[in-house]
Amino acid sequence: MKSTNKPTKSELEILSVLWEKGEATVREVFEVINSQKGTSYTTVLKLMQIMHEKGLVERNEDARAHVYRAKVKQNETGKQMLNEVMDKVFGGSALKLVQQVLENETTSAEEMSEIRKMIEQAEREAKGK
Amino acid sequence: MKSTNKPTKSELEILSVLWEKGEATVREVFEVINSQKGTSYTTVLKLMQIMHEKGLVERNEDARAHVYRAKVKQNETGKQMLNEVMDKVFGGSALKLVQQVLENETTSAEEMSEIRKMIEQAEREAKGK
DNA sequence: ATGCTACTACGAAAGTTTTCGTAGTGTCAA
DNA sequence: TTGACACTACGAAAACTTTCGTAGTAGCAT
Repeated sequence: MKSTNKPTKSELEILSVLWEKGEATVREVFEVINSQKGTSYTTVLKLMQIMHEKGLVERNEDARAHVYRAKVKQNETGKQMLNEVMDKVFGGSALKLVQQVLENETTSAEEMSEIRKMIEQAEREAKGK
Repeated sequence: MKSTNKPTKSELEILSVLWEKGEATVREVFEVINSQKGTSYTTVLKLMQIMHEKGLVERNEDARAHVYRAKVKQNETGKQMLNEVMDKVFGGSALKLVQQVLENETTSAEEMSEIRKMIEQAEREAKGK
């Protein structure tokens, strides 16, 4: 029954680093976060300890500097967050949501073509069933 | 200078109702929120007052029961939130984000086909330039 | 051994968001 | 005109999140 623990904003920043690196010590995470927004080492440490308690991350304590890994999956978290945005902002419509992504200037033509291929693939699979 | 004020979670729930209804009194918003998660009338009222101060909503005070409207745009808010999810969860990749949406069981075949059409359209437009 | 450095643990303040009670007031029916 | 009711305003507590200082300790160079 342990429902998925939703990460806070700061926790998400940390998870983001862990997803990217696979695993990292507090120091390594701190370097990234600090360069992004400036914070103190113990703040990051404390957050990671809290996340450990909550089960968002796991850690290996063999070495003096513990090595952390995300315990929650990137796509699970993403799915949840997207569902929330879809519900609250786009009235439950995946279409509207994707539309908004595509209207974003940051989405390149190349990416769009990749996305189209993916959709065609998905449609073929759906038909196959 | 006044950058877009980011709504909190509760504020977003209220905006969601306002976007859907176009305009509504506190009572009307309360009915929706209360049925979704149970809360007291004055909590919703207070939140809407705060949102008014922040400029997230506007209101018409002619009638005794003020009539509220969202002042922030649905798609502006959505864009911001999606950018955040894209950065923090999908490493900045629109492709991965859309992929996740499509893998969601709640996305129907019909919606997918709509999405594909939209992408083709977008690609044609991009080529035209 | 001594001191220096990098680390964990943790308490508690500060900051933010949410909740709700109480007070005051206009409207309307009896 | 009185009382019941629906509404706004607002203060302040409660809950949650973020920040950081201080204390303690292991490892290592001198």
